[in-house]
Amino acid sequence: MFTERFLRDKRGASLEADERARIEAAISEVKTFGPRNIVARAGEPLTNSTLLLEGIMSRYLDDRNGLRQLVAIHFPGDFLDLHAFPLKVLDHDVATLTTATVATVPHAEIEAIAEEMPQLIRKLWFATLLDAAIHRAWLFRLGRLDATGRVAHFLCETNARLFSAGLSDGRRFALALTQADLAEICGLTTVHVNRVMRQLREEQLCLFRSSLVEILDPAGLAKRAQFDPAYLYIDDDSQLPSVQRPK
Amino acid sequence: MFTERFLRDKRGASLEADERARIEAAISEVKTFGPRNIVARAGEPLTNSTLLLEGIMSRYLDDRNGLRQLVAIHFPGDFLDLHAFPLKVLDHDVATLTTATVATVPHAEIEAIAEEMPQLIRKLWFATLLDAAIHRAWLFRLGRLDATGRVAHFLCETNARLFSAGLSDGRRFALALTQADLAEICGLTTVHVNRVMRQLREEQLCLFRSSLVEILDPAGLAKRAQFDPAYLYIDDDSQLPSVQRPK
DNA sequence: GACGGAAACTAACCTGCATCATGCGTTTAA
DNA sequence: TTAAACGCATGATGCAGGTTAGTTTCCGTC
Repeated sequence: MFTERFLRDKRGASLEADERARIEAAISEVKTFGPRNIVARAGEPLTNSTLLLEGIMSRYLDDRNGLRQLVAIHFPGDFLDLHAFPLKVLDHDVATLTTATVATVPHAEIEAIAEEMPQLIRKLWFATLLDAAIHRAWLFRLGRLDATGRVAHFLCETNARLFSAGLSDGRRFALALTQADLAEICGLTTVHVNRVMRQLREEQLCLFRSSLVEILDPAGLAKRAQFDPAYLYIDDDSQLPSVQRPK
Repeated sequence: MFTERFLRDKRGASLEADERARIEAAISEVKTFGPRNIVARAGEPLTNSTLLLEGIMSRYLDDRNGLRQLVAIHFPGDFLDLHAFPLKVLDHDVATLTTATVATVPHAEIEAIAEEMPQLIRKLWFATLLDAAIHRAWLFRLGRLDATGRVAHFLCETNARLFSAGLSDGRRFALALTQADLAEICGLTTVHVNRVMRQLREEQLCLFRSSLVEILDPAGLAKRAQFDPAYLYIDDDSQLPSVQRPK
């Protein structure tokens, strides 16, 4: 039940039935947070990790002037802070964006899994590295794309991630984020995100209103974003639009 | 010998003598690459990982127009592509920047280590997550700092990393990078990096000429960069300048 | 010690995005 | 039922950093 989306359709790392059962047995608690709640703060020692079941959560760094940069966004099926298991202490804050339901997994249980099922620990390691691969794509986005490309890239990525979690049909998906959230993801101002959204609308690439994203021209959007989903390590990404890959 | 810098002084993850010996025993080959050599390409299956012994290497993504964004830079003591062990295939290219000497560790050996020394595997996992923490700091840098802040942040980070590797005295260090390299790290143009370097010089914060960085005002530079080395998980970072931490 | 190439440096111009300001519709809460 | 707060939208203005087009300095090498 709780783990059906975790590592779903991930190349070489999808969970077997017994592995899913083991993780579910490790869950100590399921709880729900309200929107915009801080769940963990940088520097705090953590003794649990958190599997997101429902809602959207974020990881971020704030600058001195209160400007915020999201470093990751998480959807159902993501293990939010699995990296806290080896690291012990996080270097960033974790918060909900929407109302969110999470399952708590004590680190002691992960420790036990390490003894019992070493191949499962390997998959947990994989999951943390998938997050790192997404970090790298975000670096590319911030470093080398213009405002429109950044937003387009984020929307392509989100579509692909939600598709592999079974939460997008490949073109349309619910996304309860504000334009201010997009700004904090893309390193832009809210004002400019608004202009970019209008442009994407006018170019008939993508619509985003009342928490629903509709990709009108998947190939066009992917091209604008220079998006190639390879970094998401999805088992069969042939249905997802991307720029033509160099072989 | 080969592993003396790997995970050196890392909080809770430094290597014990037997662990170092085990990794050294796992090395199959030591070789040297010329400068600006591509070592691995995105999408290629890898069966080895690489410990950098000498020189500087990079990981990067190229955009459609040939503009390059570095997503990581590596110094002696870094395990460059340890994440290729769980991931099998990389999502980015790896290349040398300077002449570089590396030790090759076959994945089969890491597999063996996983059986023999599970606590050492945990430390390897930690090492890959440290890279991810650095990715996050780079995201903050690109998303929320202006050009001068970005370069200053990179120089503070590099000073801290080299300090913990024993390659900086905390103020001065050799850094054989060009201004074009800095541009590809900071998401800027070469021209603008040059302007920024002049500004840092004029403000008496930092000098960088003939491959030598000299930080004149560590506290001032850290402030300009909003730099706090906590994300580097260095055992004792009290000697490193940083902005005052919120306790 | 002349040549060639790479890196550092500079100036003039231009533009993409930030900044500041305002209005409007819709939700929240008092 | 009213006002306060929030999210979306849009216009005017300014500037940080990109772009283009050089010149200068530093090297290694013939």
